[in-house]
Amino acid sequence: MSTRRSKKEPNSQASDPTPALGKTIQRLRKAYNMSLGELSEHSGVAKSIISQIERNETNPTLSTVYRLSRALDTTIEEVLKADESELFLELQTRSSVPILESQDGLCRLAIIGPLNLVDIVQWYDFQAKPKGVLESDPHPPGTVEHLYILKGELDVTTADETRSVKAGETLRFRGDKPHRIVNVGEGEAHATMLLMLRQLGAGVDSQ
Amino acid sequence: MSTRRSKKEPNSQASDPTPALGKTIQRLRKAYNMSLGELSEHSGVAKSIISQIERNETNPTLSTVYRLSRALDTTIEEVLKADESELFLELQTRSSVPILESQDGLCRLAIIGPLNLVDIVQWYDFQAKPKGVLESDPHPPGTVEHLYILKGELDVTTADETRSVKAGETLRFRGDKPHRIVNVGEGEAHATMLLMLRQLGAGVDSQ
DNA sequence: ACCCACTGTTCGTTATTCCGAACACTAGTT
DNA sequence: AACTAGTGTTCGGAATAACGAACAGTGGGT
Repeated sequence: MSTRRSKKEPNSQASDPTPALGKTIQRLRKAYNMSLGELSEHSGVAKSIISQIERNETNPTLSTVYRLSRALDTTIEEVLKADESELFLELQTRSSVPILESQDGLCRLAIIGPLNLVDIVQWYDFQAKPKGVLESDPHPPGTVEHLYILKGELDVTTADETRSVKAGETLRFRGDKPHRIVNVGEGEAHATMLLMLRQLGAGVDSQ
Repeated sequence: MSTRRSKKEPNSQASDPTPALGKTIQRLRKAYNMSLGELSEHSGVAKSIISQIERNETNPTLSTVYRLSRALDTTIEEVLKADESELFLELQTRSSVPILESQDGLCRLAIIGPLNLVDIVQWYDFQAKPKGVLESDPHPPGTVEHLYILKGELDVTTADETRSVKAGETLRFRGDKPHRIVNVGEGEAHATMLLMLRQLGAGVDSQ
């Protein structure tokens, strides 16, 4: 019956929601030179709990993780994201005009998107000869880039992460950080690229 | 003293870790057309709990959120991030791209667009064998359809008007009436199709 | 109308997180 | 040595999240 979840034993593997959460919390805490006591006081979480969390001996509540994240000057997402990839550093604020052609001249961006929607969605047809590189400065904060590969194989690097995508696959990634697309395949690569700019939440109509 | 944390009363504000988590879970669940029971069975979380989570009446454990996220084909970060309407990096493998077929079996639509934006923009990869016909029922009022031809030649009929488009051209037309796309060329046709749904709130006119 | 299958909700019980205090353990002072 | 001020780790008890079953509502199909 429902083993429920035996957490006490060194379970510690596949089904663990966040295998590295403890390590992450601890790393952040030490990065700020805080002791368990300090963090406890600053976050409102009992230090005993923090200790257990850092050693993955408990399965914390969202509220607990939330209070810890805040005390560590970050967000829940950051803390959890760190589980699956290395931690992101600061936000990049610099924004600039979208690039229409690559510096090396090997990539070509055809602007398909309707001009009257340029603040909401931008849409390109992207073609790159072998070894072609497209460097992009960050787009406005909140922008999400979608890349659907029609032909060939591309490597996309954003921040410190690199993913490889092949024909038929779709890659979505934050466009508000510097990023680079490289044609690593033998032949030409061809993709459809769509930039979705940040949806201002409700209201904020005016323009 | 230690009020501890009175959760029962409609506390409901600033200090709430994730004010929109419930709504987010519910939105995802409904996007997949799942009932509480189904999601419960698929995720291993009691439906009573899911119900409470969706209404922010409880303060779930990480493991619970984790199991729910997995069952909803996403990650913890996504679910939580949705609170702040952010996205990060997500790869959709070829095999997981949903594909639709036209009645005559000659046209193929790969749904590329991100599900969480399905109310704003929909994005397809369209392929049609010779003589293939795609009939579309009207989309919501105000919808505009953009068709960029990668290869071949298509005829688009909307209301009583028919236009022909060839590779490299883009056709934009109202999607809120019944319309039909026919591959009139010799070989296969290939296009990228984008549906822009009406922007509620501000008029998009501007310039 | 009835019954069936389904939706989502509420209700006891059990299991576990969380707290605070007590407990080691180390290092620096007197 | 002993005392102090730190560190991080266990230990009951109170608060509560999770479970499963029972409950109320809803729409369909005899």
